[in-house]
Amino acid sequence: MYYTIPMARPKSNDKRNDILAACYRVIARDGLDASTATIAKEADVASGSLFTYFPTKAVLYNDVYVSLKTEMIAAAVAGINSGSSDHEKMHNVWTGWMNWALADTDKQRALDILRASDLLTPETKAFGAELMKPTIELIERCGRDGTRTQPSLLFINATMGAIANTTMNLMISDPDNAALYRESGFEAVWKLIS
Amino acid sequence: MYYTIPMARPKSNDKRNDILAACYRVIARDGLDASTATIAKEADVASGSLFTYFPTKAVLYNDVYVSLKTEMIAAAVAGINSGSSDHEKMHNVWTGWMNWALADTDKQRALDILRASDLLTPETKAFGAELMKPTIELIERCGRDGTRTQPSLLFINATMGAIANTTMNLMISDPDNAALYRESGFEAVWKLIS
Amino acid sequence: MYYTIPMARPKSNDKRNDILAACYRVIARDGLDASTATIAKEADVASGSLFTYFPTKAVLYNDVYVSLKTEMIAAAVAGINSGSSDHEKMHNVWTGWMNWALADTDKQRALDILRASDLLTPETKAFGAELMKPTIELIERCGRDGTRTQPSLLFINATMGAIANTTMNLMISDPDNAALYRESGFEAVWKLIS
Amino acid sequence: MYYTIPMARPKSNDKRNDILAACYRVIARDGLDASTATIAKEADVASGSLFTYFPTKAVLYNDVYVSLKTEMIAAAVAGINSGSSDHEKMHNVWTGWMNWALADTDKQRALDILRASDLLTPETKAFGAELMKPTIELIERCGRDGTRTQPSLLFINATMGAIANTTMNLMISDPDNAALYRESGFEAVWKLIS
DNA sequence: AATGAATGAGACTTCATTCAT
DNA sequence: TATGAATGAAGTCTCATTCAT
Repeated sequence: MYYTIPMARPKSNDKRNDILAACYRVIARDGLDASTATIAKEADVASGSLFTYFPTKAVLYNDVYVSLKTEMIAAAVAGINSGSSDHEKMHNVWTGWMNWALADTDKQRALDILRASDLLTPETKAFGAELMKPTIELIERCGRDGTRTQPSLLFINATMGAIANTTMNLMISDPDNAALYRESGFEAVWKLIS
Repeated sequence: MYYTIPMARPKSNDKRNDILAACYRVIARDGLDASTATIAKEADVASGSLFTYFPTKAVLYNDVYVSLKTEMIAAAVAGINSGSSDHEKMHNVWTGWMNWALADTDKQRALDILRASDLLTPETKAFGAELMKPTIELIERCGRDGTRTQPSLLFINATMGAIANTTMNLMISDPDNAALYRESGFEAVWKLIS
Repeated sequence: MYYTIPMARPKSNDKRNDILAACYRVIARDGLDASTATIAKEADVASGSLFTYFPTKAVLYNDVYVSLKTEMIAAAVAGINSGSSDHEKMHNVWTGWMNWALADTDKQRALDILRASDLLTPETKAFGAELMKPTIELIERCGRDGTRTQPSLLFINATMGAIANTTMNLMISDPDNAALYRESGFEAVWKLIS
Repeated sequence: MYYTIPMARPKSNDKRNDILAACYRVIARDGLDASTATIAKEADVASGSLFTYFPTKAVLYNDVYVSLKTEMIAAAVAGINSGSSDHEKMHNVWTGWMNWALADTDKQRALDILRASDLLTPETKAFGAELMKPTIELIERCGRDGTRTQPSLLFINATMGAIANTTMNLMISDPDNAALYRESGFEAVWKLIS
C-alpha cells in the first residue's frame, strides 16, 4: 500500500549523512539516552530506515564519533603548514581547532559526551588516536631536544586533548570571553610542549 | 509531659553507605545504564530498599557524586598546610589528589562518568564548585601579582580539573608510569598557575 | 531503641476506629488505590500498626463498608416509628437517610465507591442486605394488598437503593437544590412502593 | 509534483477494536486492576502493541467507556421513532436499552465499573452526557406541561440512568425474571417522567 | 529501499505485608 | 503493642530492533 503526497520534499540523496547529522544534534540536545526513533525523526527518516544504514545504535554512535572527530582534526590540521615557526604553526592548529568548536557547538558537545561514554569501541578509540598523528609529530619537533619518551608523549597528547576540550567548553559557555579562553588555552598547551 | 514511642529499625547509615559504595562500583563497571536492581544486588539489599534511602535513581547518582567528590577533595586538601612554600603546598595537594584516585580507581572512574553525564543537578554542581574553594584560594595566592580576572580563574580551575582527571586516568591505565604521570601533571598545573 | 518526645498528643484510645475513619476519608479523597501507608498516615498511626487491627487491606475495606452502612441505616431507621401514617414513616426514614449523607459527604462517597468495587465479599454484601430488613418490612406493608413476589421486593429494594444513592450524590454536588432533590427522590421512591 | 512513499503496515482498526473488546471483557472478569499485559494477552497482541493504539491505560479505559456507551445508547435510541405514542416510544427505547445489556452482559458490567471509577475524564463524561440528548428531549416532551426546571431534568436523567443500571444488573444476575425486571424498570421510569 | 507497526525484554518505581527493635 | 525499615512481586510504559507491506 502506498501514500501519494503532494509537494516537493527536500530529500537529501545521502540519508546516511542526514542521520549522522541528526544524531549529533540530538545527542547535544537530549544526551545519549535519546531514542533511535527521536534520531530518525530529527533526520526526517522512518524509524526503521535508520537500521538500514547502521546495524545498531552503538554502531551509529561510534560512526558519529568518528565522523565528528575526523572533521575536527581536519579543521585543526588545515593550518599545520601555514606558519613559519613551530610556534606559529601550533597556534594555527589551535585556532582552527577552537574555531571548529565555535562554528557548531553541538558538534563539540556531542563529541564530548561520546568521548566520556563507555560505548566507544577500541577500534573507534584507535582511529581517533590515529587522527592525532600529524599533530603529535609537530609536538615531537617542538621538544627542545626532539626526543621524548613514549609515556611522555602519551601524557602530552592526552592533556592537550583535555585542555582543548575544556577550552572549547568554556568558549561555548561564556562566548564573551572566547578569545581570552582560546589564547589562555594555547598558552597552556605551548608551555606543555615546549 | 513526655511520651516514649518505639523506634523500629532506624534507617541505617551503614546501609545507605553500602548502597552508595555499590553504586560507584557498578557505575565504574557497567556505566550509568546499570539498573537499580543491579545496584541493589551489589549492595546486598532488596531492590525496593534502595528507594527507602534514595527516592529516585537520579538522586542516588547525584548523592554518589557528592559523596565521592567530597572524599576526593578532602584527600587533596589534607596536605594544604603541610609545606613551607606554596609550591610545596600545591605539590602536597596534588599528590593527595592523585593518590586518592589510585587507592580505588573505581571511584575516579565513576566520578568521571558522572561529571560527563547530564544528570547532575545545578545544586550538585554548585556543591562541587564550593568544595574547590580552598584550592582556588591557594591558586590565587600563587599568581605572581595576586590579582587575576574572574575568567582567568575560571579557566585555571577548569583546566586544572581536566589535567587532574587526565592524569588520574593515565595513572590508572598505565600504572607502571604512574609516578611519571603524576609529576608531569603537577608540572603542567604549576606552570598554569604560577 | 526509643524516641522520647515532648507534648501531649491527642491519642484516641480506639485506634481501630481511627483507622476506619481515616480510611473512608482517604477513599473519598483518593479512591481505592490509596496505599495503606496513606491511610495509616491519615489515622496518625504507623504503617505497620494498621495490620495489627486489620489483617489485610481488603478486610479493612470490607469493615469500613460495614461500619458506614450500619451507620447509614441506623440514621435512616431512627425515624421509622415516628410518624402516624406509613407515608410519614417512610418520609422520615428517607429524610434521615439523606441527612446522614449531607452531614459528612465523604462517608457517602466512600460507601458509593466501595459498593461499586468488586472487593466486597459475599458476607459483607449479605450483611448489608440484612441491615435493610426493617425498611423492607415497612415497604411490604406499603404495598396495597401487602403481598409482593420475591423478585418484586428485590427490585424495589435495589432500585430504592439506587435512587437513594443518586439523590445523595446530586444533593452533594449541587447543595443549593438539595431540598428539591431530596423531595424528588422521596416522591420517586414512594411511587415505586405504593 | 507528487511523491509516492510506502505505507508499511497501516495501523489496523481491527486490532484497535480487538483491544477495546478484550479490555471490556477483562474489566468484567478481573476489574480495573487488571494489568495491561493481561488485556494485551486477551487481545492476542504483544504487550507493547497495546500502547501503539492507546498511549496510556487511562486513555484505553476512557476509550472503552466511550465505545461501550455509544453502542448502548445507539441500541436504545434505535427505537425512538418506532411507536405512535410517547409511551410506546419510550418503551421501545427502554427495551432496546435493556436488551443490549442482556446480549453481552460483560459490556454492561464493564460500563458499570468504569462509570463508578474515578478515572473517567471530564471530556469522557461530557461525551456520555451528550449521547443522552435525544432521550432527554423525549423525556422533556413527556412532562405534562412540557416545562421542567433544570435541576428537575438533571434529577430525572440521573435517576433514570440509575434505574436502568439497577435493572440491567438484576436482569443479568437473575435471568429467569429478566422480563419482570425489565417491565418493572420501565414502569418506574415512566412514573418518574410522566 | 522505505516505512512504521509489532514485538517483548527490561527499566524504574510502588506497595501490601512482614518483622526486627 | 507500636514503629517504620525491609522485602520482592508486580505494574506501566519505553525502546532497540524486526519485518510485513
